[in-house]
Amino acid sequence: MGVTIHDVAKRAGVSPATVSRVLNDRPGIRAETRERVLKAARELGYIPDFSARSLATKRTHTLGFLVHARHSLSSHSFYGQVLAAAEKEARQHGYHLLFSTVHDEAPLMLEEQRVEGLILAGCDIPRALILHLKHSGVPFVLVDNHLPGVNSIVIDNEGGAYEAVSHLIRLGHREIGFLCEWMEDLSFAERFAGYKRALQDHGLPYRPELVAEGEPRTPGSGYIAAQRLLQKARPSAVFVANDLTAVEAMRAFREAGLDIPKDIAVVGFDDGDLAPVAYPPLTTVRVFRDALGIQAVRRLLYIIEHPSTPPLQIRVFTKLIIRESCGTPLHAQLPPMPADAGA
Amino acid sequence: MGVTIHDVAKRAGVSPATVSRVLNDRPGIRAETRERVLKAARELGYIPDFSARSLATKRTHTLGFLVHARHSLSSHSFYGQVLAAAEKEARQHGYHLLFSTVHDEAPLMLEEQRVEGLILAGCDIPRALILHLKHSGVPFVLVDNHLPGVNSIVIDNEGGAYEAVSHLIRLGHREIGFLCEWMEDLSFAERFAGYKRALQDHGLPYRPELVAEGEPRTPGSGYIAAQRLLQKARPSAVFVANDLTAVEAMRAFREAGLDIPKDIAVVGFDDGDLAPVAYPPLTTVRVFRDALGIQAVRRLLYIIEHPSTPPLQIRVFTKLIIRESCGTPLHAQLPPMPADAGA
DNA sequence: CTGTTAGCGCATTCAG
DNA sequence: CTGAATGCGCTAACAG
Repeated sequence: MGVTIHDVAKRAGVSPATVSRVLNDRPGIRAETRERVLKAARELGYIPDFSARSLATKRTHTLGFLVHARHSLSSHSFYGQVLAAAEKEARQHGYHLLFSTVHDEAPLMLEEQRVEGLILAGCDIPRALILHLKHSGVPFVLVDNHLPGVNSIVIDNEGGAYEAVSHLIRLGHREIGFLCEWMEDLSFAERFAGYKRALQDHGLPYRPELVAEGEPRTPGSGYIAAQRLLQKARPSAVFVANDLTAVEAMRAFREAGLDIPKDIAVVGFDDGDLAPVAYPPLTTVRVFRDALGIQAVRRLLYIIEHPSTPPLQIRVFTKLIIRESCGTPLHAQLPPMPADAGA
Repeated sequence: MGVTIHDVAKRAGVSPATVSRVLNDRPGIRAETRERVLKAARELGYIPDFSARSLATKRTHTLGFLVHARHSLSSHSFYGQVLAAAEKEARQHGYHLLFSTVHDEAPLMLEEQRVEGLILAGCDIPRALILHLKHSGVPFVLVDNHLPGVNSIVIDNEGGAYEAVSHLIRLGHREIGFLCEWMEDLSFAERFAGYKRALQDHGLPYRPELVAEGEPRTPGSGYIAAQRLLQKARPSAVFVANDLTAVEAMRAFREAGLDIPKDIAVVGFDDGDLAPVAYPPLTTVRVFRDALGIQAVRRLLYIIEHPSTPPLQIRVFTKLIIRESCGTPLHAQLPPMPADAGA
């Protein structure tokens, strides 16, 4: 506590500037001098003061990580894992992460010059904020969200849904429902698109009565969606836009006297911790949370170093995880599945 | 970007020192001057530079939030919600949160003087680290963990377990099992203690064959624990030390042909997002995550302001949430329950 | 290759 | 009540 660059300089018999050079690996230092400085620093237990360094360099080596307060880090949202992975990656690059939920206006951490860039996780980051950031030229990247001309790391929602529904079709299902909390969510809309494309590619008609939504941001939304679906139709399988909704829907199905997967097969999306312990264990589409966090940090760091790099969208592919909720082939033997390209 | 206190001073026709005083609410400024400065600052969109301020004041207005990398922010751990609540509370006090998983040695963020204090969440923070921090005199507080002479915010594990088991007894159960992942975990040990005390207070014998552990930190640990229990005994109810383990155990019970709650009642602990969507919905002990985060921040800020305050342990009580997994009275009508004291 | 000088932006003496 | 001077700890530009 309190040993400065001056103390080190005095002990090593050099000037503070030399110490600074050595500690920052600047070129042009005699090897012998370098050793002497390093030794002195080590002996004194010198650790550079963060604020002083930031003030002098205008760099804080800190990144902001923002999520919307609503789903925040609730267990069913996987941003906690994205955060943890991001922090690990950031640390390996000498960066720290300042966490915050997003609220009203522009993040204070930015204006105070606390952070060099921002990671914004989730679909529900206010559009206005994103545009403001884009306009102001701050380095930032979206995770699980996207906008034209903005750097983002996205989940292959459409492809994952396509694969899930294709699997159902391959199992022999012809009447496949789609359930989600609400269509306005970007991710859910994309998963819905994947659902429709899979139907079409396999020559199956799209039938609106097989689609149902729950209530936006309401607990038990999946339960409601399932009930609504059952009033309109009786599909032999459903693809549900996320795990929690799927589990809630399964409950409604059970209460309606349907057995899962015998009477109705269900596939979810996310492969959160919920999926393996659901009853029955949920077939679902795995989202690689770590990859999202890691890529977000790498991309952001790159943008910071190369401010004029053109915006990029990085897509993280998904992987279908087959458990028990989707059952086995309905009628005949399956053709062999092509090898998986996940991970 | 770049409007400094000097700019404000010039525009307001005063000196930088005066601006600083106004902006920091220092006494001894004429009202008229104050207004003029405030106006100038507003017009210029002045925002104080964080690094410069920190360097001058030796205060970063930043708190570190550490969790162990292992369970990190996985959905089944509720620290994500503690973090979110802590961040909100911190923000209201003008503080920011630096997030990190805990690893090898002393947190760099501390030595670099990035943070004024630390929140350490979870039972698995290395003992050595805690002792090191205590020795070095840094302000810090433990969450969901404790040590003599160290500030901490704890869950009433023992009391929560006591209430859960008492409920089971009240329902008519006499053979009540206890299941957990592994006994070495502090929280689980405390919950186990509550289990035993409840048995004792109700005149029931403690029988080791009714207790089983799974495998430490192994997925499906609850499943294993339940199987082990079933080999030794056939209780009519079990109290399980956390929700995830409970849900896994329920699966094992079902596979053994037991109906829940008819053949075996189960109660969990945590009331995470898993509990309400489990099958059947899980009766469990609610942990108030927000309270943990809020109290941690408040306590830490207090310690920072009053460094010599004696260490405190703050206990957050729990609340039994009754759902379906524990069924209804076994034999007779229940006596009326006393009003709840939760929240 | 290394020392000296001069800030980074702000808060805080000490004068007046 | 307010201004001028000083320094927080470090890096960078310029000499030497």
